[in-house]
Order: sequence, then C-alpha cells, then structure tokens
Amino acid sequence: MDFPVLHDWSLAPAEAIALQRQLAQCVLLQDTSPRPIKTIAGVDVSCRLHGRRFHAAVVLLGFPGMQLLETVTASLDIDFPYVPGLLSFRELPVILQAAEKLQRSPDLLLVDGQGLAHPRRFGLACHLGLWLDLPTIGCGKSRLYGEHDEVGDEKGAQTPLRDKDGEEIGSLLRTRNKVKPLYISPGHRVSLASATELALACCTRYRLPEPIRAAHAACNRQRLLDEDSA
DNA sequence: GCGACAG
DNA sequence: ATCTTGTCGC
Repeated sequence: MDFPVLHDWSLAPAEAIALQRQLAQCVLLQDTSPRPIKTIAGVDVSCRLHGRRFHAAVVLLGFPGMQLLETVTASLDIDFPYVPGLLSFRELPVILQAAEKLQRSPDLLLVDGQGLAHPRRFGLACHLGLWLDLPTIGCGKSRLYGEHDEVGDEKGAQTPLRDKDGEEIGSLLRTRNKVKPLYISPGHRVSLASATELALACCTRYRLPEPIRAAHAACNRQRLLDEDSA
C-alpha cells in the first residue's frame, strides 16, 4: 500500500491532543466502501509489559468468507507513553509500517480499539482511517468513553453508546452468546449503522471479529520472532 | 479533590 | 497490553 504522510510523530502529549482536535474535523461518517465489500483487514499490536518494542500485524481476509489472503508485520521501538485517549500515538507508527507492506488495499479495516467513541471523537480507528484514507471501524474490548444501557444476551443484540449530550457515538454489540459485548464505533468513511452491522458480519464463533483474531495471532507471532532474533 | 481511564 | 496453567461452567 502507498499513502502520504499526514503529520510527524515528534509530539508531546499536549500537542497530540491539539492535533486530535484538528484531525477529528476531517473524519467522515458516511459509507464510502465499495459494494459489495470483497476484502476486510484486521489490525492489532503486541508488546511486552513495560517494554518499548512494538509489533504490528495487518491481515487481509476475503469477505464474507473470511479466508486469509495476506499477512504483513512490522516491529518498532516506541517511547510515547500510554495515556488513555492517546493510544494512536503509541500504536499507529508501527501499524503504518506494516500497512505499507500490504500488496492489496482492503475495502475496510477493523481495528482493536475505539473509533468515534473517544473523548475528542478521534480514537485509533479514526486516526488510521484518516491516514490511509480508507474505511475503518473501531472494535474495543472495553469502554474508554460513552454511556449506555445493558445489552441483550443473544448474539447480535446491541444498544447505543452515547456521549454526555445524548449524541450517538457507537454501540455495544454482543458478538456471541454469554460473552462481554464489544464497543463498536466508526473510524472513518463508515456510518454508525454500518459499523455495527459490518463488525457483526465478521464474527463467527468467537467474541472478536475474525480479522482482529487473525491480526492478534499474527502480531504475537511477530513478537516471538523478533525477540528470538535478538 | 476524586474517580475513570482503549491497548 | 502483559505476567501465566489449569480449571470451572455453559
């Protein structure tokens, strides 16, 4: 894949917050992915506890069959601290290095983390989508921001996630019976309704959507390989 | 001031 | 996120 540089990464946390407010203005909440969707990518990052070496994987799967088509990885040392709300400044650099290696461009990317459901409406999925100028959806395993009611028990049940003013910013989605729901929100170029619908369409028998499961396994393998060769 | 806080 | 094995429950 090929994409231009949106900005540099030599930022302090306070500057990163200001940049998020700027970039959030560019996020598009409309569906622009080609129909029918033929490929969906999964993105995830792995690192050691208190370590600064990060390992990313981007896997390309066919849709709706979920066949593995391509796997790319990258490893990079990161010094930006973990600050809730600034996750993309830790994870995005290594993700972009991996994404560059992808031969084909996906119709959509599923990201492990939040999209719109963020205090400044600019989670990791938004940042990645804007940088690649591709449709993205955030699939968080726990809550960063937003209020909601309980979700139904059955797979497919969902309830809206709203900000303090009641505006919808995502949804809680039960991706399988008797598991904690996922926090789904649009990243870029995807509508609220489509984000939930597409995330569910990628779920088989596990809590996490198949593209993210595959990416999770791949970045962990990459970490072992990188640690082994060092 | 206190609690919350993606990965 | 990660440290870690087996184990209890649907």
